[in-house]
Amino acid sequence: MDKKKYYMTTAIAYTSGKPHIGNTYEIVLADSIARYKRFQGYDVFFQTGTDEHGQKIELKAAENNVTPKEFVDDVAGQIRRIWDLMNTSYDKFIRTTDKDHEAQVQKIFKYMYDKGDIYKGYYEGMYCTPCESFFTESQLKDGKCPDCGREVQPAKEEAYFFKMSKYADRLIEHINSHPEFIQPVSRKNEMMNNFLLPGLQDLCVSRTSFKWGIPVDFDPKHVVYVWLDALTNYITGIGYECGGDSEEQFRKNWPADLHLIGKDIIRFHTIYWPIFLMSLDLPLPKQIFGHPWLLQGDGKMSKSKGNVLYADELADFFGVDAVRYFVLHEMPFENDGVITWELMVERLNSELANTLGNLVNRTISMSNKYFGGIVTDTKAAEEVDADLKKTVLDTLPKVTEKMEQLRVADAITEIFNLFKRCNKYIDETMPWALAKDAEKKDRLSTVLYNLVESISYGASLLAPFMPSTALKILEQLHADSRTIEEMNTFGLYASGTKVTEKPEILFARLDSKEVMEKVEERRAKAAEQANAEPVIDVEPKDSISFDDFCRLQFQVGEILSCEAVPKADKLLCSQVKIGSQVRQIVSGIRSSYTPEEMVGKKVMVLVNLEPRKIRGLVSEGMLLCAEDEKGTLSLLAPEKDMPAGAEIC
RNA sequence: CGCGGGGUGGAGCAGUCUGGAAGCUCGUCGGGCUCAUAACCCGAAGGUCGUAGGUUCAAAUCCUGCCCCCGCAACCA
Repeated sequence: MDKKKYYMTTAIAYTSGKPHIGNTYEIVLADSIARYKRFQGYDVFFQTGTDEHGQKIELKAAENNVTPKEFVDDVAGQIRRIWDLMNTSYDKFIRTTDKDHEAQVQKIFKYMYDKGDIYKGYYEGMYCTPCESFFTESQLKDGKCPDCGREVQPAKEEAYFFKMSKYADRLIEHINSHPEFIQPVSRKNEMMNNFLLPGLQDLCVSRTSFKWGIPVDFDPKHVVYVWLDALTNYITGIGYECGGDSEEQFRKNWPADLHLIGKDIIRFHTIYWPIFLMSLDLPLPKQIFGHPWLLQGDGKMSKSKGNVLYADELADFFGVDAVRYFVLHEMPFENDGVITWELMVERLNSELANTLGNLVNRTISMSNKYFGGIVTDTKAAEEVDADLKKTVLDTLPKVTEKMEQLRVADAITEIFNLFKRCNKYIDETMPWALAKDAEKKDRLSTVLYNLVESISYGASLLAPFMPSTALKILEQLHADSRTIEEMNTFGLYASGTKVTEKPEILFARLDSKEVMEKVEERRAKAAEQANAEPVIDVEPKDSISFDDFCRLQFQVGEILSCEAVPKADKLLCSQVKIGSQVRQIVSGIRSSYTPEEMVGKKVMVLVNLEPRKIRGLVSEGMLLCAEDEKGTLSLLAPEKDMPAGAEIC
């Protein structure tokens, strides 16, 4: 009998930096699904990888003085290391810089071009030559370049476009007739209402503004748009051959059964990707699941805040399986989840240490104490056993049902309900009381057997989510891992088996305060390193003549009043006394100054700057500030008290 | 009116699509137990489900207005 195939993918990770716990969540989630599907008997192919092209990477590499290829090699290595650390069982790790991928993308581009789905056109807009950037009319500021303020010229740039509209109706039809296509369903309406129903615009699928990408082979000054490049990994990774004979692996696995992605890129996967596939005459993936995000407690993770959590750091403190448990169990299905050190400790203590670890420990201890470790089914059943057995045997269908809906967190809850039921069973049967009565020895033996049996069953089910913990438990019990077919029966633990003599602590309880202290220590060290060299290098500009310098007029200005600009969260509008006149100046310094503390300050002002409208307010000059690497601003003020208007030269 | 997400006992969430007894985990308090990792088991307190209206026999759930929080975008001469 042939096993049913199951092809699933994660999004490929963008190689702009080390992945944080939020990125890691996706691969762990995917891994648990892959493992569960294998457990169910599917022939799973699980692909992940890295997305390595694009302007951002080109820039990052330049910043670090390495070639883009060197840069992505390093980051891709880091990503793969973390994926491996988290014990994820992917079958293929594709990189978009893989030669065979690049070759296929070029063929695909050509194929679409020859078919007429991609055409050469012009990207029209207003062009600012010094900035080398295009802008639409609406982006312009007073008809000038929003970046540098200089004149712009209407210009056209050659570009390739994909005829999205050609396939839009087919896609709408597909989405409507396949309600399972976009998950969770709430995302479906979002896509329909915002993008599909208003009409799809043709998508620009090439770029000439940077080089780090896959060149269009018949027109090499263009590189292929990163999304066309990235999305196709799902077919090139399994041996798709554009316009030729694809490999056996592709013929077997395509269409994909599941693309697991973050909710932020649903649009690319539910609109562009299906349309690209239609163009290639390939069937569409069966399901796309946009999972929510894992957020750090005090706001979204960002490197500048220094609050980024990394999987390897968390694993250092808590162990890989605890981290897996946390991200899998704490993530809600539709809304974003939260992770903090404190929550992590709480979960570890209450569920992993108390409920699970302690259960295994006390069960093994009692077996050793009362029967020298030998667990025997003496069949001395009593009424209370029935409910335990029912709970155990009901767990598999419940977990399977949750997994069908990709509700991994709920599936784990079901497994832990089994373990909780075991703890309750111990209280109900009170083995320590039975032990005092020689006549109840058989009953005692049965109770312990039931416990060991239940735990073996639960541990086997836990394996997809916490593989090494499951293994540890089974080893300590000297039990075999159950297959799914064996989970319809209670009592498969071999009667007469001896459990380990010394139970190993599975999860040690941690003290939240101690953990936080250690975390603070680490943070402080990291901060120290970051601050060890408080030198800031900036991009050198061309030198200017003394005459150039003389054209700039600086004076001391006194802030008479200041208020925040409505509907702009970075702007302050100040009335500044300069000599006998008062000027209005708008500055983007709200992150560092409140309006109140501005008043009364005497600061350095560039006064002969052309007036400009910012957020509807005229700004006649510029307050000068120093800025550190964190973006903290400091106004410049004369070192001695000076009258408003004093010239600075 | 830029786009989107959210506001449910002290904390973190489910429940909202498909109205019909407000649920889970942690924490707190009280009790039980002693096999075990100060763990386990039982019980209790605690919420006008952001707010004001509307629809309905019935609203956390549907409709409308408003307030607040969080992302993104914009703004940083």
